[in-house]
Amino acid sequence: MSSSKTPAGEKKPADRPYHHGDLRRAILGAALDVIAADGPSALSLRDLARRAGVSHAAPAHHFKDRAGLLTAIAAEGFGLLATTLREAADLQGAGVHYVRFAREHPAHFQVMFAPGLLRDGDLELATARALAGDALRDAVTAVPPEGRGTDARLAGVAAWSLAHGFATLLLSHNLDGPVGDQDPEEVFRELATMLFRAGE
Amino acid sequence: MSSSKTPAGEKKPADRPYHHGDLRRAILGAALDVIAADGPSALSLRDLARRAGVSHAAPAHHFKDRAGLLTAIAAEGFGLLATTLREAADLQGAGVHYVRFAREHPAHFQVMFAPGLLRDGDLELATARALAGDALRDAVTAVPPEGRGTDARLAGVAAWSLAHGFATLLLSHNLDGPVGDQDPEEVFRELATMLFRAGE
DNA sequence: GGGCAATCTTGTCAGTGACAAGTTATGCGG
DNA sequence: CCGCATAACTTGTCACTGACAAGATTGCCC
Repeated sequence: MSSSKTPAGEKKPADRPYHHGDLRRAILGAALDVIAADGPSALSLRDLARRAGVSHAAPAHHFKDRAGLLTAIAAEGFGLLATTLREAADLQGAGVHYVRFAREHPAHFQVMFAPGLLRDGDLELATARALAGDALRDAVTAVPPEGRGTDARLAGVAAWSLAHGFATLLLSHNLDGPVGDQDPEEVFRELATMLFRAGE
Repeated sequence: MSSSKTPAGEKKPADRPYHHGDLRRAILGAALDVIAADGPSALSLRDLARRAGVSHAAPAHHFKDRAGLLTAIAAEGFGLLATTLREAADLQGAGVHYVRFAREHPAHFQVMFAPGLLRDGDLELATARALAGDALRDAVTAVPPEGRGTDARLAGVAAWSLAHGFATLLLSHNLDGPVGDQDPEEVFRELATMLFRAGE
């Protein structure tokens, strides 16, 4: 209200150094908070700008538009997922890591599999996605095909579907009943053991 | 602007009978089209109103707000899913029906599992959801526990995760590569056979 | 220290969701 | 057949949002 621009005890404009320093990271962080709390649809570029203490048009300079921001988040997510999957010892471990990733990075996970919000043609996204795909493929083919003679392609789809479905239902609170207060990753491990080693 | 209300050669207001007849159904149908094409985020109440040829505030009378519309769609979806699951012969059949449902009603399916867009407290939604849950539970417990001694709860989560993951990845075009031009339902059937009958 | 590009700001416009208040049709009791 | 309560729809408005354009500020490199 007061039009005085004295830099004394003002709130906003005084100590803001015009160049934020790492606005891109700040926006990303705020966006992840919002998405984890209320989903991607609750995300507003102007709100993120307010949280970062910058003007309403600042985010556009780093992400172009809404889809650009979400695409960047998705790409980051696929990169993180690829790293996580590489750390797994075997196929079952990869599944557990997949579920853990979804729980530890719910915002990333949601955005990664939300087509229509992403800029499909984005190069960075495609690269990261391919990286994660390779990691998953390697985890599948690394398992010796002793127990089961079926092709790796089908087994890969099965493993991915199982882990992805479990993670998705978990995040959407559809497993609150069946899983209860147990550790979801442990439940998934049992479940994978049951299915993939049924005959053994 | 022109105050003449002559019903002669006008465009909009002439043949519109003020009461649409079944506006609720018309809005729902248009919404399903839009969602199937561009996802729930591309949905605009005003656009739906335009498509139905009514004023921009008309939809609110039937659905209160955006969340109300999406909640109605989700409830309808769970009802349809319950019906579909009841028609399956066995657990594997239920899985196949689950995947088929996702393919035949992609808009419903997307909205049903999009938390944050739905009005969680809604009674109609909760009822329909419970109905579908019962149908799925019945499908799981109906299978004779001969082949596998593990509890039905775990098997239920496994079956649901597998079907849901497969359907989700399918709709998000993440299986375009592995599945190729094969019939997705047939692929899922093979996949389920492989996992659930591995030891047999 | 001078210019240049990246970064951020201000200003603006059309589109949207939500709400309030008015208008028109429908159906029901008398 | 009439009146009236109510459902169905309209018009008008407000705050908010995303996108864009043009200008201001700053760090940086030669």
